[in-house]
Amino acid sequence: MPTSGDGAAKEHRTVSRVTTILELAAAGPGGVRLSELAEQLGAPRSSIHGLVKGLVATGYLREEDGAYTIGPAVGTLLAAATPSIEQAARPVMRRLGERFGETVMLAEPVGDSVVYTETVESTQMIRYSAPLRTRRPLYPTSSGKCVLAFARKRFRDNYLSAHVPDGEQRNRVEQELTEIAETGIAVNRGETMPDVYGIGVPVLVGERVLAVLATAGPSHRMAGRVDEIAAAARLAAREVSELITRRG
Amino acid sequence: MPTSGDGAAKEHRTVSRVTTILELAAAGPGGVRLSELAEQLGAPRSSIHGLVKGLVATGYLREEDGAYTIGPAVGTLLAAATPSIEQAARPVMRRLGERFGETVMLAEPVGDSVVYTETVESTQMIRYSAPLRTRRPLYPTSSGKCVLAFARKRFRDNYLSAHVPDGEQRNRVEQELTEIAETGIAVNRGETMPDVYGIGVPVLVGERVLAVLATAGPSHRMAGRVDEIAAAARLAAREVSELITRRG
DNA sequence: GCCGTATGTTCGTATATATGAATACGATGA
DNA sequence: TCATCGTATTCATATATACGAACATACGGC
Repeated sequence: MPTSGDGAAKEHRTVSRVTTILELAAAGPGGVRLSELAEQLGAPRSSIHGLVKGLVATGYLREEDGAYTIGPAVGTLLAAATPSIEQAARPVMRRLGERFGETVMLAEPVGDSVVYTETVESTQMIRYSAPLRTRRPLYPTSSGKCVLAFARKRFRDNYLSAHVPDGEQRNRVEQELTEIAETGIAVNRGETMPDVYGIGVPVLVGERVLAVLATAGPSHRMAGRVDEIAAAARLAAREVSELITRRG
Repeated sequence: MPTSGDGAAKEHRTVSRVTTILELAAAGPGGVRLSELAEQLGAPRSSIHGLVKGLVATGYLREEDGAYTIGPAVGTLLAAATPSIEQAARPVMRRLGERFGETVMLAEPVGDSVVYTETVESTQMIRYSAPLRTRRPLYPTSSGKCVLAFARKRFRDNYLSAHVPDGEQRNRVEQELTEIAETGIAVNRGETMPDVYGIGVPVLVGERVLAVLATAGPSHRMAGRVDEIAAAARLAAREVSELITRRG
């Protein structure tokens, strides 16, 4: 998998013609006629004829009285454009937050960190207030644990060897991550800040963790219902995943 | 020019592939890889490779880390979609109406009539109140005169022979229409309703009259400034024409 | 009504492009 | 570090498609 940036985006005559046809159809008031398309493209009518008919068949062009205009399919391209994960997650997060009265965050992995890109804060007096758009470590945050647990072996090993002392502790952490990978639930029991619990569940698309849905709050409210919250969060994460994978 | 409705919109393999690629790129969250495109299309990677590169070159696809997403050019298709003539005309009409304190209408030719599709009414006590969306004759309305003056010879002759008595009167009308074609200004001096003046100027796109911008009001306010209003209206009509022809 | 012109459509051939094998490259796991 | 895998890319050849001419059809002016 070459991380190739572009690779000399070569031109392709037919493709260029197709796109130009669409552009001309979009620009021309009341549509464009076949002859005009041919003229603008510097190609014979008969050549454009086939392309245009093909575009009509696929709904990208509409034929109206011999004039061609942009068809309905073009709009669906943008409409079907996958909503950003933040957009998709927001309503789901809100429901989750209201149900348990705790703060819910969406964390996305970036490099050797996670970043909270969206939060729905609890309305309780005592609550976890999330630092939006700042980097947090991959351990021992609940979000980070999720990322590590589902990350590639090499990446995980690299990170752990740099951030967790070798020996007994390392083994415990690796054991924990293995369990997280199995259960799909990561918990931070006051490891970052005493008295703050976090529960992270991955938003999975295929094998990849696109983001983590994390619920956080004071231990006295969280400790007794970790399983309950985790179960609900897993359903919520699954819903987000479906929202961003289903095609429009 | 066959008025053909469609003509058996045949499919075109390459075109279908291009459109499907766009759809897949729009649907897939975070983009689609070349291999997946090839698989979904049931075609070899190498075949899709060329198409994809072509789409990247034209801006319809964006390559990001080996994954393809919808490119910026797609949005411009819809953005560049020509605004309806009503939309384009509305602000121009408003300015014109305010400047002279008279009612301004946009008339579009339909069959043997014109229809007012948009109006900006004067705020004066005495004003011309326009009948929106009803058919008006092509003569002697100022809008209709404009349409006739720029219409094809055959169409014009047909209409006149059906609506204007042969002989002296017919000659005068034809003379009037010729002048209108030269000046680009049609005036209705109380010919439809006594005391109501109308000034029509064509919104031309190429040779065609897409619509007519008509300013109407009571003769005592209009008669003395026909030329002034007509000059301003011509500029306004030209502006509308440019708005709907310029490509985005 | 007739003819001249412009447009869309069809058809057999030339050619650009799709194909599939082979190559190059990066990532992954031991 | 090495071998393995999957992916993107290149290249010579087969083929779908673009070409240009001829045909059909509608429209314009006389």
